[in-house]
Amino acid sequence: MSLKHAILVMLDQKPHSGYDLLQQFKESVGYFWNAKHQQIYRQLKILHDEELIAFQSEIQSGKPDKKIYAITQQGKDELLRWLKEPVATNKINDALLVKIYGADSAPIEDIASEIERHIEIHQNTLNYLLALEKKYLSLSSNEQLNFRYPYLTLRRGILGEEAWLRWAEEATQLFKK
Amino acid sequence: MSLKHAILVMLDQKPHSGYDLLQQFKESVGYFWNAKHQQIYRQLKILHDEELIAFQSEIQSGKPDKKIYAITQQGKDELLRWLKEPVATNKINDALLVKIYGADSAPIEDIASEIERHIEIHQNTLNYLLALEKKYLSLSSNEQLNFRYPYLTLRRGILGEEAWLRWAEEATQLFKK
DNA sequence: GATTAATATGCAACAAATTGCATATGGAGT
DNA sequence: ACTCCATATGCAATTTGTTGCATATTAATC
Repeated sequence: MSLKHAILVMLDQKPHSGYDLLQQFKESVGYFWNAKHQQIYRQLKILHDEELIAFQSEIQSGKPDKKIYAITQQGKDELLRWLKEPVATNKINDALLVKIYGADSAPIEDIASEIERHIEIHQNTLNYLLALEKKYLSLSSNEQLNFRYPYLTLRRGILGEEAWLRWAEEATQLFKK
Repeated sequence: MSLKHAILVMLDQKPHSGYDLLQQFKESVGYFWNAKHQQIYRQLKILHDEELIAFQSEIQSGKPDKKIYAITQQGKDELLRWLKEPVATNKINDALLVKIYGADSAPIEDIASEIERHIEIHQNTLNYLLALEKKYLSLSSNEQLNFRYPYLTLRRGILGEEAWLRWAEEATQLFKK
């Protein structure tokens, strides 16, 4: 759907290789977009065929060659078109909540330990995001201005994870009884 | 992946037709699972072929016939197996955040009005979920006990939407300037 | 009388995402 | 020497999800 546009947004900021994009999806922007490397490379090929992006091969000593992709004017046009268009709200499909909804049908300990496991993951994510926030807050106010929109998405991540963990407290309360 | 198991969970509570399931996905459990009718009917066919569910046709005066699906013993076994197995945390792909991340590239008013639009949708969702909560809280404590797990998923929805709206306040602050 | 909404189900084509496999190099650790 | 990890890219098959189309009835609205 809009992996295409997620990539265009990234490339509009600065050129990236497929591997770079993968790292971004795994690290900084992973809170709001995720994709596997196979999907990224395939999409890059499609975007290149559509002439929305272009690349230059970068020969690296040691490591394999990198293809550095940059957005073209046509790509910028397409991005602008998409940015102006309304997007649908997020479709939520949360398997953990499916499990909890059906918790009557399973041993309670299994569900409880599953929640424990997820709490740990979410706590780690939150810590990571808070560290990113700290880094942002230590920037000069001029630099902060440059990153205000990415920072806003980071805030979404932080508020989202905090809310998740508050919910998890309610959940563990229920499963303790 | 687990539309299959979402359906099994629902059918384990009580028999449903495909149309019933669709309504559930659109209404009560829509906060954590969504599917289109075509996908549901196809999955029901697959589950029936796998003998995880069985159905009885119900002749209705006026309306077309209904196929009422119920879970089989094999289905229950499969559900239990899945419930015991760890599930991956949610993959998040949020197009609105992609837009905001790339907000530098678009007219600020377009992004701002898009956020306004989403606020309205999330506010409506929250109101709907709060109404469901009110209904739950008016039940006798005995009935509440029966619905404690579905209620926990409802709490997730409420806390999630509240957090989203708090974030949106930060967002509108930023876009006002 | 004609249209629209709600109920009820489904096929077919297409798009998107996942899983499995495959290749290649260099550096670090055992 | 051997293995593992990070870097770097990609094809093919399968599964999952979306979009378009199709059908049939009743009740309500215009």
